Amino acid sequence: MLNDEKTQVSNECADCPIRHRAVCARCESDELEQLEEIKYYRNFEAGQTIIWSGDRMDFVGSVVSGIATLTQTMEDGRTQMVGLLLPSDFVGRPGRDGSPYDVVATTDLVMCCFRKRPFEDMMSRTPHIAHRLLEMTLDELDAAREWMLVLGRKTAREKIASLLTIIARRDASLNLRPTHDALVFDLPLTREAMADYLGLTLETVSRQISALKRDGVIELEGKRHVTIPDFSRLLDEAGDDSDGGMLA
Amino acid sequence: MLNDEKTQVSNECADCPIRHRAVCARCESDELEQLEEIKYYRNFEAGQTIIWSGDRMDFVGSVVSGIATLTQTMEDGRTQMVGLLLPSDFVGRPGRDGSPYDVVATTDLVMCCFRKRPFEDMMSRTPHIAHRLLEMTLDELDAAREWMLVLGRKTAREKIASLLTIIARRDASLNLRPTHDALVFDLPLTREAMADYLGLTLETVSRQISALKRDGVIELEGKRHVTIPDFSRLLDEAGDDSDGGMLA
DNA sequence: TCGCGCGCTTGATCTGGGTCAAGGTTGACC
DNA sequence: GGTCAACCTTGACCCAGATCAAGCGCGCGA
Repeated sequence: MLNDEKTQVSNECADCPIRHRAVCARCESDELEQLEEIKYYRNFEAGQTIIWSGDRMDFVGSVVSGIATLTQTMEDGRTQMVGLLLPSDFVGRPGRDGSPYDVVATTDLVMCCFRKRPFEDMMSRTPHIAHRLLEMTLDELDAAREWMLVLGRKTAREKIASLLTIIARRDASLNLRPTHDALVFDLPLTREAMADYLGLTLETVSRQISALKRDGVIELEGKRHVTIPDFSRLLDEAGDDSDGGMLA
Repeated sequence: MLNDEKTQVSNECADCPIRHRAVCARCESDELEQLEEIKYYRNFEAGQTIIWSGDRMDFVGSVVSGIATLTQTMEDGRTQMVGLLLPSDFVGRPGRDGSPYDVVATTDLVMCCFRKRPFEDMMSRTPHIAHRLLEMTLDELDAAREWMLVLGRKTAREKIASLLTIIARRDASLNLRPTHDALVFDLPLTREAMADYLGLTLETVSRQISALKRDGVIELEGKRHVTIPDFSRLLDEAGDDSDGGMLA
């Protein structure tokens, strides 16, 4: 090929970890060059809205670093977060123009974007990209439905434990950290954002976190730095019946 | 083609209303013949479980008549319905083997099925089928996320009104009934099933339905037959800011 | 170094919806 | 037409979590 170095980089997907790698790994080098051509980066500051509900989206992409949330708001101001985007998560709705909810960067954030039309064209020409997108959408659907159980039937304490479980899992899989040690991570969300995700108030979130700390389920250093001494204990608290592959 | 009559039937899709028609309408006649070959029907009785959570699914398909629900259950018995399948809705997860939740027929039900492996083969060969599946999965994802707002942030009264809104809309679009009249339909769910969908108890569902009746938002004949004299009133009660295209 | 604001914690009180309990309705089957 | 079992309604009471309110602590800019 003309450009071995570039192809190499794309195959490794150093910039777009995980999600795109699964696509790229099966791409021919000319397809990779096409992807490179329509690819660009965008930076957002903490608190900035990436897409407003109803806005036209002219790109798809994935989070490289930082955290974003998908949020729905009622006229009277009640808000519900319907998705949490961590590094490597896909953003966008191939084949659709508008976004049905706000996408907000809750930390400084870098996105790797592809222009939408050319990406859709490529998708219709390359079945394994279309297939990968269906896979990812099914994953999101599963996650959304699991969250419906959390919102509809779990107590405040179980909700907090469920959220910590998700964040811990994502963090561990991203960092490929051995799972037999205590898990350590920083909460990427404020108490208010957690409340919006869990269908609670920020006061209840704060109280339940204090309770989990008092009961030794979690340890807290400052307001954000969390240690989970016993992950299976946390899973019990979350009311989950499976460990999602975290434990041996 | 060899079999004009059969092709004609498939193009009309008399048996598999709506969802498959959108696929079939763009299929070549040889593709339609292939679909016919892997197609079969299954009947279920009210209360029968179609697929148990974790079970292997060897088909995809759609509901022809009757109602099914997607349900998740915790070990202690708390259950949350995460999806409602009305006639024309798709069932199945192309590319995946197991179901993450129970699929239960809540009325007598007929399904139109396609054997899964050959369907997946066809899918990878015919881009417009793959595309249609992505569309449908995105629709389901939108519905799931909208429901997260209902579960997380709406009051019991708003939840009931939201459910009635959805059922009324679906019923009206299926029956192509003029929408300027009062809407009339039968509730396809017991009070308990509604409670499981809404994250409530059946007593609360019953009380809120009585309240909506007392306040003239709905009229009830027997326990199931509902009349909506003023749909926009119901939308207000649901806290929705859009009418989803029901009103002019 | 001070103060100021944002994010967080904690307390006191209130309330929507859950829980427990007692019937009422309807329809299928003998 | 009587019985029985779902399914539904309604009442009384309770409690988890919301609401209202006060204050803490840390980081940042002046």
